[in-house]
Amino acid sequence: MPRNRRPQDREEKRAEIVAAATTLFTESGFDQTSLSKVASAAGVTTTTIYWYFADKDALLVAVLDDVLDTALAEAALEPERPWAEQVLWAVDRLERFERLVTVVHARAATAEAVGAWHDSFHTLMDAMMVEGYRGAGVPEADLVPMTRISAFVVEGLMTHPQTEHDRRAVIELLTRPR
Amino acid sequence: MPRNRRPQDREEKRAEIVAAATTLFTESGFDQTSLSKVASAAGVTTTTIYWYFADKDALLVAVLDDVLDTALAEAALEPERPWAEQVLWAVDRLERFERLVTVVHARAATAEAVGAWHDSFHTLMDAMMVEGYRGAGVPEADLVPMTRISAFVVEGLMTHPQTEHDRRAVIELLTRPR
DNA sequence: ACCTGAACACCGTTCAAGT
DNA sequence: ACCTGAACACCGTTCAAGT
Repeated sequence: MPRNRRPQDREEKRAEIVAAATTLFTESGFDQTSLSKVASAAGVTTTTIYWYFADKDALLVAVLDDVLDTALAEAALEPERPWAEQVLWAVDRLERFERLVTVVHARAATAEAVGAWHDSFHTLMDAMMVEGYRGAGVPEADLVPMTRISAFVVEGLMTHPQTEHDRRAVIELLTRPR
Repeated sequence: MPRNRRPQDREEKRAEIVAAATTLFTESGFDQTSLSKVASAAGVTTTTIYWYFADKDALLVAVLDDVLDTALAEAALEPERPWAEQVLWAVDRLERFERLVTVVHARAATAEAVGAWHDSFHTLMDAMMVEGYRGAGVPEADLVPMTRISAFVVEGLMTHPQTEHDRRAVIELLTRPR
């Protein structure tokens, strides 16, 4: 028992830091959240964060991983629904992470770790959506561009709040069989 | 002559600062460009910038206005072409401003002036594209969602570099009559 | 009116020192 | 192995002082 208490504590403390950062980055923005704010919200010192994460961008990646894992787990519990409903549900659920989306784009060009996360995120999304579109009867040749357009539209809707009516119209047009 | 020399100088110096900031923000990114770098590139002191602009975000808005004006003037000279060609041309021309796009999204939530610029930019784009789509025979009810999807896709292509082939496929699918 | 140098509060990050 | 306080270089911004 004493053998594995340390690693467990370590995991717990790391998780507390990530949890604090997730809330603050999501609600106040990455740039507007200093590491000292994250530290005091997590009950540690600023320098302690550097024992768990290489730098602020590495902490951001940990937050992104956490949010993505949670979202995927949640999505897995959702019943199968028409494709348009699913997209609408996803946008609804993810809208609050708008600030994470914009900061990923802003820092992807600068911080290698964030860029790598961004790339693999889109690879994953593409793979998941291809299934949905194939099932919906989209011609094989259109699958890749269609998933890309969908990803862009979902990101666009997340980062450009619309009236409920306009949002529905966009998703309906996007998913309408052609 | 002496009466209007001062205002003219003022305009010139302001333009030099904006020009320096445009290059640096575009190539190195907004966050990575300190005001002291802008200042020395423009041959002034950091504090001088504050005589011309309220803060760093106001300078960003001036850069955005400048880039947009130039782009619109350039576009006006282009011959009328098929809609798909026009979108492709626009993405090609604007790709180098990727870092401006991402920083506008990142700061729109924080800096009111940037948020206002972003809103009016999309209003302008919507108005311009509605014309194009109406001319291409898109049904009246689909015009608004269609312009919104197009804006999201253009932004997506600008901020997510693709192979030339994939980019073409996306634009072709987007503009294909339905 | 325009420009500057010095100063301020804050930031991310490092590091020697503790346990 | 883990955590800290003090320090570093830098940042955006302010302001009293110059012309």
